[in-house]
Amino acid sequence: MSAKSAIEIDLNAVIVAVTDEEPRLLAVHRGEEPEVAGDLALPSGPLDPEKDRTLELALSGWVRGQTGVELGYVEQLYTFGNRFRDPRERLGGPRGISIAYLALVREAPLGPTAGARWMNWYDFLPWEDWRDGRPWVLEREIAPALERWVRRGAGRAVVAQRRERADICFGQGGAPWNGERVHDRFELLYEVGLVAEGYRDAPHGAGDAPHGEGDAPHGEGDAPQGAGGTPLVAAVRLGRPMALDHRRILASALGRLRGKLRYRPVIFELLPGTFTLLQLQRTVEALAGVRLHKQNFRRLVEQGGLVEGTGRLEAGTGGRPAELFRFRRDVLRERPAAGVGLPGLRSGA
Amino acid sequence: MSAKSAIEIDLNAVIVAVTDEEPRLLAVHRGEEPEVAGDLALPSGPLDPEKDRTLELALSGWVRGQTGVELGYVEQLYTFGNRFRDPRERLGGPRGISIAYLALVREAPLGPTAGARWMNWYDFLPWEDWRDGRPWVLEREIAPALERWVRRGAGRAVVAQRRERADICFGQGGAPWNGERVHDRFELLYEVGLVAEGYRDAPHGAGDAPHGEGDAPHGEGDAPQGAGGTPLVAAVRLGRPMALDHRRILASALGRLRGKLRYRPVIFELLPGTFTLLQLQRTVEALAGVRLHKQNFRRLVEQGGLVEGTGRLEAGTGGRPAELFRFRRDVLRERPAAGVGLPGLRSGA
DNA sequence: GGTAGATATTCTCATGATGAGCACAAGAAA
DNA sequence: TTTCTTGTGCTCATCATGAGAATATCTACC
Repeated sequence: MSAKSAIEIDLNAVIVAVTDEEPRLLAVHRGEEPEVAGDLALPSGPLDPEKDRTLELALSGWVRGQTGVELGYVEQLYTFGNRFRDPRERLGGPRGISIAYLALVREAPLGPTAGARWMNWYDFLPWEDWRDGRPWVLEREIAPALERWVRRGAGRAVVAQRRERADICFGQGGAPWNGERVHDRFELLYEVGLVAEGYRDAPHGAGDAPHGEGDAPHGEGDAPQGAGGTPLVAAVRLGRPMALDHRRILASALGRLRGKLRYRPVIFELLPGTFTLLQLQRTVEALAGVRLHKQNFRRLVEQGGLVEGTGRLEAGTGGRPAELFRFRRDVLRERPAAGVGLPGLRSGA
Repeated sequence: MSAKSAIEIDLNAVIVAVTDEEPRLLAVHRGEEPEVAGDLALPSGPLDPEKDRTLELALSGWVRGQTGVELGYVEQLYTFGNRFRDPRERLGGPRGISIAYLALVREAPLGPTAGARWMNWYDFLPWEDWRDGRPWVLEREIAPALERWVRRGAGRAVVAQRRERADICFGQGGAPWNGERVHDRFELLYEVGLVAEGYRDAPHGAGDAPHGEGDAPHGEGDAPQGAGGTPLVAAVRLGRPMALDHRRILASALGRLRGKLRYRPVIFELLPGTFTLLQLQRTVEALAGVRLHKQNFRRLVEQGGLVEGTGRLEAGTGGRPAELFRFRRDVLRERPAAGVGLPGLRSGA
């Protein structure tokens, strides 16, 4: 009988940068994982309870070792601890508790560290990118599959419940699209069997899905309502899978980040010291997944006191040169909640 | 040499209710704690890695056992894991990781469970209640003590930094008061030595304060800037202390809750099925710690579609009877971010 | 019965934030 | 010089918000 203390704390980091107007994620390779499981993982490692002074120091150490990247802005996301989150628990492994962090950096060329790669965020969550309009994968794959799932519900009440949930998550049936509901969407796709992870985890015990989310509306916890016994069969495997529940963590991170953009000037963690307003806008758009009105965006960040001009110009943009701006740190003092305004918080519908 | 797995996961719950227009906290007695440390604690208990299926189930179990209260809405707050968070670690105890949760309930009379008590939230954080104007403790105790601390800074730069921080936290010197910055304020008071916990923890190693916060602006982590070697001496011990870092957790919870009120209809978790608009308003005010304009509040929740009238009236309010309202669940579908509007998110200053 | 006091409810009004778009400026390319 | 591209300044309608006047409907008391 193993001791009571068979616990392992795993620290993982969702490390985000924006380059060339694309949100990028730092991923590492895990050769040992079976193909279906997804061989990509978040940088991570266990806490050494004897040595590591703080959780964030431990995390930074693992990231440095695995990727060579030095973390600056770090924020705790969520702690995942459902049993059998890590399938190795079934084989006698320790209870794995995973503490996930969000880190924002400026993308730097990676050293010769084998296995670390910058990847496009939307390779993993392709339905989240609305910058070129409603993503085709939503129309072509997700909507019909969800409709089938809705209809498969047992009884009128379950069908209504499922439709409600699908509509709210994906902005169908009159409900507006909500860019921050990233985790809810992933969770739904997982339950319905539209992502490889749901399929992968199913044989061992469907319905015991890894759970999560910090900002969920009503503490939805784990047990997915109405999913009892739903056969996880669907012909689609959307987006690139990751190891364990790492893609779920990614979804949490994107949702949190999108929300935070609204009321905290975190975006500047991703930008160089000076930048044009269009660069700033494109960076926000990359994360938010939507296009913004240029003039209004400018008005917002300038009048909001978020940036100040440097007087210098940047040439070579193909048109009139743009002024270079810098972040105004004073804004933290003046405005309690200063963010780059994203649309969608208004009355809606 | 102890095994690598000497880790204990502690689950604690900040359980909130609002009764008689006061925010209430469910606390338990811990007789063993020394007097100075505060003998009140949050309901909590360790995770059993072999048995507990999910973290939330484990938490609910401990709460049920210690207080008899059944949890409904539960939301994860933050995971605290700095070394020596729990002083028993220094005596060979396991590394204690604490996962904190926020739970909202309707206050029910407690069973004969010894040791559990509903207490007023603001007994612990008296500077957070602005409903009757700027709290006297701010003027009389905090402001002067902070001013002394600012001036004590070594050098002009440190003084400026400290003043900036104090002003932002407590809304002085032109900066607006921000109701959500609860944790920042507690952290500052802790470092300055204005709360008993800072004093208590200091002898064992000042500067290694338990850290925390999920929504901190810039991942301020643990090492408090400019606090190196600051003597933790001050004549005041503000608010009622709690065991370990439980009051810090409480501060995190209040900040999170205040923020959430804005954009999620969580307030209804604390109210009965039907209520008058004034009851609703008083409940919000109790948590937000500020008074709201009655007519505008009504307009907001009604036009926002948050509530619907039932047609029934409540008598006995001393004046004209008020209509009873109920929460409109449909709002979750229609409006992605529906909250009771609190002031202060506008441009400010 | 009538009046004062208390609370509920409806409206108005000024101001500021937001969404949308026109018009012009200042460079590069043809 | 023309055309194209991007940057920048400005206007306008609409909606949200803060503040408060005015009215409605009850209880308590004379």
